[in-house]
Amino acid sequence: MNAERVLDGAMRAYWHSDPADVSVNAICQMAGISKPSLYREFGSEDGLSRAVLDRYAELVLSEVFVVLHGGHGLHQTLAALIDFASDDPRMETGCLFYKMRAGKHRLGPETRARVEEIDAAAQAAYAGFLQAARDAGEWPDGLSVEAGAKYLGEQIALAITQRASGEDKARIREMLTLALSVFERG
Amino acid sequence: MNAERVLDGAMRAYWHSDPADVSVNAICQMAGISKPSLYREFGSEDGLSRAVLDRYAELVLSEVFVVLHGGHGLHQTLAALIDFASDDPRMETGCLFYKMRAGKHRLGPETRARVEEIDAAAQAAYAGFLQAARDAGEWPDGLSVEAGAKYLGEQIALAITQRASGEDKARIREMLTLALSVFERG
DNA sequence: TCATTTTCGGACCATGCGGTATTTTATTCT
DNA sequence: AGAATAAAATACCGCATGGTCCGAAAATGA
Repeated sequence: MNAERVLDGAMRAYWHSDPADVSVNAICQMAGISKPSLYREFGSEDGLSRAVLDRYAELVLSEVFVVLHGGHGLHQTLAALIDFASDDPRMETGCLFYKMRAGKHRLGPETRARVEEIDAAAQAAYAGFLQAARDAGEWPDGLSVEAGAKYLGEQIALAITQRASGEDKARIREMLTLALSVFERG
Repeated sequence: MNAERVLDGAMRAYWHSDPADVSVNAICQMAGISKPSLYREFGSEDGLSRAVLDRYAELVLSEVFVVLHGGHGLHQTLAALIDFASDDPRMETGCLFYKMRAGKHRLGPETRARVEEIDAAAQAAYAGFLQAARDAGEWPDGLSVEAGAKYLGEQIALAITQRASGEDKARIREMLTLALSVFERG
């Protein structure tokens, strides 16, 4: 029955609209399979969405982690994040992870747990990046690494979420650049 | 049948959880009235949520407009906005307007139109406030008033939305203060 | 080729939704 | 008190949801 194909279709659907607005019926219809087939493969809607999130993480989110762990300087890494959030065509309809996080309470337990796991990992990655910048003397004291990491993560989430709502790319870049300028002005 | 009581109950329910997660059945049950009674009063779910939004606007949002039109200086007004977003007890479970805006596509046409109307009014109010600050020489050039207004509005929305998700108040204040510091450092 | 095992899907279930036709209950007027 | 009127609730409709039974089809092995 080709589970991968189903997963990709579900991912696209969840991603393009919103996980809460796509029913298993719709996914089955798009994938051209029957509902029992889907349930045999994934067990439940929660299992499906969890598998989709896993795939999304290794397909898309991994790249962000690569950027954060790249070891390039503060300025260069921030610029790469800004580029990704405000210009990458894959973020044109928003980020599936952020959509799931925003509607966390509507997810099943497995998927929700995975969302929280990824959220924690992302925050840790942001914190590691900022800590390295501080160690290199590129980022002044006055704000804790944790607070900065949370701030950075939320600003990127905001920018990408705005892309999903059709906001102008240039304006998003302008706002995100402004928000992240606090890291570069001592 | 006391329409005001129903409205207040619906507002609380929508506000405390999320408009998309509260059914008309639940509202009727809470208000202790029957479904036909509710439909006679408000016509449809859309009519109900629109009425709720109207009431919320005149009850809560009006205060924000008052702050923005208060004519106090840049610093003082920003401080008031930060206080409101990060400390006002009414924002402890988030802002009903932002919740509706975030789930705009799930609303009926009337309510959605009202949301867009309020959004435009808010943006205009932010822009007016920033324009006044610029005229008074309190805010340097380099960023358009419109972009600044959008940025300001989105930062406040972000802060309040984070309160709804249980984030620590002090941390939210820290982040919002950081975000809005771009207005005060030439 | 026939029997066994494995995979698949049509039809169905219970539940909850927004919304309504109809009946019952109050109220008002004479 | 009794008829006319206004108000409210019971009980239902059609629909979509997540989830499952059970029979049909297909692949496998002898």
